[in-house]
Amino acid sequence: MSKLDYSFYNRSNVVSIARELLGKILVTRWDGAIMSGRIVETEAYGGVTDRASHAWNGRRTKRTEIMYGNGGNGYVYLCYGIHQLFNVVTNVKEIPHAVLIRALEPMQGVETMLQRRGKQKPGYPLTSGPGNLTAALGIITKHSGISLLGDEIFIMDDGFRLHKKDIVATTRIGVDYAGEDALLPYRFFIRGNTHFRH
DNA sequence: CGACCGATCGTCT
DNA sequence: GACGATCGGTCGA
Repeated sequence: MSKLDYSFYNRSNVVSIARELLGKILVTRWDGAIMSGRIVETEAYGGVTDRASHAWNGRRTKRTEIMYGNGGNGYVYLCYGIHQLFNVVTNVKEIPHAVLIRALEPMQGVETMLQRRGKQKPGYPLTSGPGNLTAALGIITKHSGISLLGDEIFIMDDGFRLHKKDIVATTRIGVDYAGEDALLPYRFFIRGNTHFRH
């Protein structure tokens, strides 16, 4: 059991990182609750050359500035005015790569997740979808820029390993506006897992 | 400044 | 399958 560090986040291939994040455990520790879930769906965003990325063509605003910082930080932004989406910033300073975490399989803190989501029953869709999992864990836009090497939010490797045949790569969700880049196989999920929309 | 749109989701038909 | 919620970013006047 070890916390992922810069040797993981600072690498240059964001697509490999998105694939490797499958099976890792996202942990949050705040508001008196320890919550965790295994990552079962991710998407890679390739920065300035990726039309689907907020950083495409070097776009740089107060919101996206965090992606231009060092890898190993969280990037959280408001989507559709309602949902707060959590990304892992990768690569090094000035290279705005990121991985969107799209679904978790709940582990610790299910009662609190149910409470935060206003639900009665565990399981799908409690932490399915990028907006739902942040709501369950209590991740909000104020967390954008937070270090993933601290004690509040981090990602663990517990030794869980997937066979190549258990990882599926497809096109990303909701990026039709990205032209050819919408066709890139940058979305990854665990074959047969029930904790995401399929 | 105004108009438009989006890395979504739950609900209704 | 369709639609509304709701607000920051972006672009053009």
